[in-house]
Amino acid sequence: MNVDTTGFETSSLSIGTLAQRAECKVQTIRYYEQIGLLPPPERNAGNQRRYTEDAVKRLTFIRHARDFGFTVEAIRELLDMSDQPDMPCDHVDGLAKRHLEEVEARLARLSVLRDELRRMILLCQGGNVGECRIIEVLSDHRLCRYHGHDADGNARD
Amino acid sequence: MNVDTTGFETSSLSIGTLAQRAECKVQTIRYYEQIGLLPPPERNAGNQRRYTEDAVKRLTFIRHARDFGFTVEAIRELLDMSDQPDMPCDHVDGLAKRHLEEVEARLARLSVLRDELRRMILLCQGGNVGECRIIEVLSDHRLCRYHGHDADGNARD
DNA sequence: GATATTCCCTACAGCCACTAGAGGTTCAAG
DNA sequence: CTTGAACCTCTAGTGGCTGTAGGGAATATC
Repeated sequence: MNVDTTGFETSSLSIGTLAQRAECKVQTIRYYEQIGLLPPPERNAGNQRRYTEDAVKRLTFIRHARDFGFTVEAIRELLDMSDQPDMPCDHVDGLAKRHLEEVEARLARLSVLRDELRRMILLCQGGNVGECRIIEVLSDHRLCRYHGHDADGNARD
Repeated sequence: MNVDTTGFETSSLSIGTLAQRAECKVQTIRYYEQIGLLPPPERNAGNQRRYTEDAVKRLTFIRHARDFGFTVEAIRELLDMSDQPDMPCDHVDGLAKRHLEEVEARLARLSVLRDELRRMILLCQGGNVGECRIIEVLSDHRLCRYHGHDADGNARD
């Protein structure tokens, strides 16, 4: 942190400091630069990245939006929009609402999945694999209520 | 489909037929063979894969287990175990229970996320991006209750 | 027998959002 | 001047597929 005697904040942060400030890994910052979420910063004489406070803000925004589950593409849009404060915020609202719907859909699918798993586990009375009802449920189409057709339970949920 | 006159089922299925029977894409079958979930089948004179009914069973099992959200590695174990019907089924049960716990954890995180998203959306009263509370919440650390540290809402949830 | 359509083959690139590692350079403290 | 942490670039890997290119094979129809 370097505040010079004129009171003018030159404030050039290393990538490690930025990472700490925005609770983010160093590699992730370089990745965001690579995909164009963060603008390439100035470099010092030794070719190391030097960031301003603006970068802290931008990265914090990105990390929060990621925590909220927004995709990188959605964040790109949100950033574009927040750079134009005079636009109506319908689109921001729309993005958020669509995201909420997706989260709700995932929740619904996951809770059906949870119920089916519970049911399956209750069936298992111990014993040998040969009589195991869990294996049986997984083998037999007819015993299986849950069909996560457009949900695979891993990637999207 | 070839059932000969003796009533003996020679039953050699093409990859496409197997795909239909197990509700699975052709590429996915080849992928499962590649990663060793399905054994390499016989080939006909023209180098095309020919499957037996056993393959239908195995693939159906795999697809159901995937629908239940088990990972490929877990399925590998389940398959190994179902090949040994005399083993006690504790391990099967354990796998299922651990999976259930993961699903429940994801559900819990997702529902916190849903609540936060709802709260955020309610704050937005229309108007311009400049006053948009959604952007504001995402920008400002202090307005943000949800911190999905080991959950990013996309990949793992 | 020719043709058209559909199936099948291999091999490889791409998806998402990072993460990890190799192998080298620069910086700050003592 | 030396040490060691932090930095640099580049590449490959994660999971679970999906899609495509550029062919060969099987089958139905004429």
